[in-house]
Amino acid sequence: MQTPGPARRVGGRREATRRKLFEAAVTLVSEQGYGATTVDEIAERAGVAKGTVYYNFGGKDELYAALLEWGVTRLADTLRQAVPGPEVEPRQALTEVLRAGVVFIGAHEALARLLMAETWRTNRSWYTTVRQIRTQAIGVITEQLDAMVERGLTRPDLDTSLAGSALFGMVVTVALDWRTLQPERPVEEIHTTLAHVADGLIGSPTPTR
Amino acid sequence: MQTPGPARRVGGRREATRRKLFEAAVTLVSEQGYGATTVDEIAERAGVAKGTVYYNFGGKDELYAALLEWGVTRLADTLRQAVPGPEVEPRQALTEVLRAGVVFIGAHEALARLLMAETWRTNRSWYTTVRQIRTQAIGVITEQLDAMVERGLTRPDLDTSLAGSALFGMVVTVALDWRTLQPERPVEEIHTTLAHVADGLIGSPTPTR
DNA sequence: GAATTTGTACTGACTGGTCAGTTCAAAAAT
DNA sequence: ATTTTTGAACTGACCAGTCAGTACAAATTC
Repeated sequence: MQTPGPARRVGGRREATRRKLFEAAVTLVSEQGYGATTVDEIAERAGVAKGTVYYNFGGKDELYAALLEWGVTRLADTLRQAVPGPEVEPRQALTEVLRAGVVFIGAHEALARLLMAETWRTNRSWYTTVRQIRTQAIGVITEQLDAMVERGLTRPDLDTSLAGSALFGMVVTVALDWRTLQPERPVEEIHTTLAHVADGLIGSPTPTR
Repeated sequence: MQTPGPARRVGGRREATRRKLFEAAVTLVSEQGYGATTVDEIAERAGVAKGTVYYNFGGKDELYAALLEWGVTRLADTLRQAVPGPEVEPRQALTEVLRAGVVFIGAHEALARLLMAETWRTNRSWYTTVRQIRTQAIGVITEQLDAMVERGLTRPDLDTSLAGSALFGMVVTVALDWRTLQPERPVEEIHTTLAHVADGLIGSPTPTR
């Protein structure tokens, strides 16, 4: 037990197996729910023996927790990478981030469904993890809003944190409604409508009423 | 003696039992999820024998489907009732509807959590029902947006249906984040931020031509 | 007006199937 | 040589659904 060395190669066999399991689980759980999805199903869909699940993760719960963490981290990373440099004006930057959100959900529909379903169950063991990383994702949006407030591009009394959460919820809801009800529509149309709503927010630095 | 007493036909024993079961189920399921909640638990919390569940509903699935329908219908009704008469300008009317949404969620937190978590599971038997009534709720918002477009209060090319879905998602997300993370804040603050975002949308009748 | 029937609502012990988790020897990959 | 995966059999807890029986009130009969 002196040599740990499992993480030698990036993309080793073990890593590949884990990813296969994640991908299998994410689809099945998003369709059926966690409780209704059996370990046997997941293993079969991943083309892997049941024992492998227990070798790689401790059990069903651990697999699921790891999956959630993997998923939400990917979302947060994607959003972070979508933030353009400081040369781009904040209004445009926010639009880019929202677009990245829509695109991500379009490409990882099952994962998005699952995250939405899991965010609101406050007393599952993995709840804290999901919540934390979700906060990171929202944080990316909030930062853009803060930058806007700073430059007087929107009303100065805006609760950017709450507004960030609002925009996040908006993106996810719209994107999933799109995938569910009219998947044939091009992403661009979805994003345009979203931008209209967001633009509205930005376009009113008037402390009316 | 035309039944003035407590034993009036309508609102009889059966109805009371059903409501007790709904109330028990909504809490349990919102906390643990559908799969993790057992019929025994629900019956116990409702102070009723297990058999009663099967007598009143066909089984677990049917109880749950009925619960969802009951819940979403109440939400849609509440929103509909919040629409003021035609003498109120559409901008104000929309604000009222959004406020009603926030208040409803504040008062029926468990139900809201459950609706959010369960709406995205496309191949459960109850999916279609939930979707339909959810569409009704969103429809109330969309109608206000339509009225605004009609009167030139917002950009004429707005996809009101999609924007309605966006606002709906926004309301639910913000309201639940509020209940979860800072429940001590007064409703008014939440609603104000929400109104800012929505006002932004309305306040930009951008002439795109 | 007492006895009997009918219908509705509910009860809770019981059952049969399901599934997470275990085990382990052997094979394959690194 | 070590790590990782396989495959299949096994166990035991758990739980959805069942069903014979209770309770009781209203209607019906005598």
